[in-house]
Amino acid sequence: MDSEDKSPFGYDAFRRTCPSHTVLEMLASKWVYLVICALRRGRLRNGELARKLEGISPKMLTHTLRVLERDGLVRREIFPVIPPRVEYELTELGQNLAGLLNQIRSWSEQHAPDIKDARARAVAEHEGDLVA
Amino acid sequence: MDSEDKSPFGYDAFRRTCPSHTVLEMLASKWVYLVICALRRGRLRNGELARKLEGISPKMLTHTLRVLERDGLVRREIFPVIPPRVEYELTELGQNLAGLLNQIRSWSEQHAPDIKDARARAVAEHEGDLVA
DNA sequence: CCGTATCCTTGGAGATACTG
DNA sequence: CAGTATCTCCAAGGATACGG
Repeated sequence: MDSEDKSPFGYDAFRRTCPSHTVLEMLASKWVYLVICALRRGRLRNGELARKLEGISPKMLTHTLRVLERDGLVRREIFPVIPPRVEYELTELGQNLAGLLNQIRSWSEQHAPDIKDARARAVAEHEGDLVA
Repeated sequence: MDSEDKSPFGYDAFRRTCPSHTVLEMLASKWVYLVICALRRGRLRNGELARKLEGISPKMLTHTLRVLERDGLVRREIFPVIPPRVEYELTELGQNLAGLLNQIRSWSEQHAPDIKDARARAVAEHEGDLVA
């Protein structure tokens, strides 16, 4: 039976045309992960985010924030002062999601050694292939 | 304080060079999500996966499975019969992760309507921009 | 049936410089 | 400070056909 995995909402992320599939697609981005995790504790300014997300380019940061704003996960507030001040915070929906994403981040940190080892083993086996 | 978000493992996914960052990068793929969710209930053959993951190309399916195998999340078993039979199943580590990923999938299905609405609103506002 | 090889297109993503 | 504008590059990812 296939229905064992069906959600009770009539949505099915395995189907290419299902709206939930596009949601999954949007979430499948490391910057989306990190931005949402970064905002979990409260609102942050653009520059604070830029410093926290090591290696993100201004372009990607803005892009990611716009996507999240468009999808109702992040709210943007502009203070009309000089110099400009813009703050970002999670919406209810975003906070709801942040808990889950943070578990994934936490899992990544917990199991990074396991995966590093697995990768090392895979490389070692591959070297075996070469010798053999 | 920045340490509020630090894990007790010494890993920090926000740092570009941290191994956990590369793990997050690997997980940030819709096919990785879906393959792991698909295998959650038990082992599946290549063809079964191909049918379940609507729209995946043979190339991406194989690629995704190889990455997951390399990282110790999926185990591959070959039966030396004709026609060939190959089965995939989650390792312990993979099963551990599958619970979390499935929550994300479930969340995507639950909140797909909310996000669809948010996107519609965003488009509407953008149209307003054009008129104004 | 399982997978690889090939070709090709798109857009993700970095670097940088500039404007309000 | 926040953000846009370009330019560029490369790899993700799709389509397809073939091989073991």
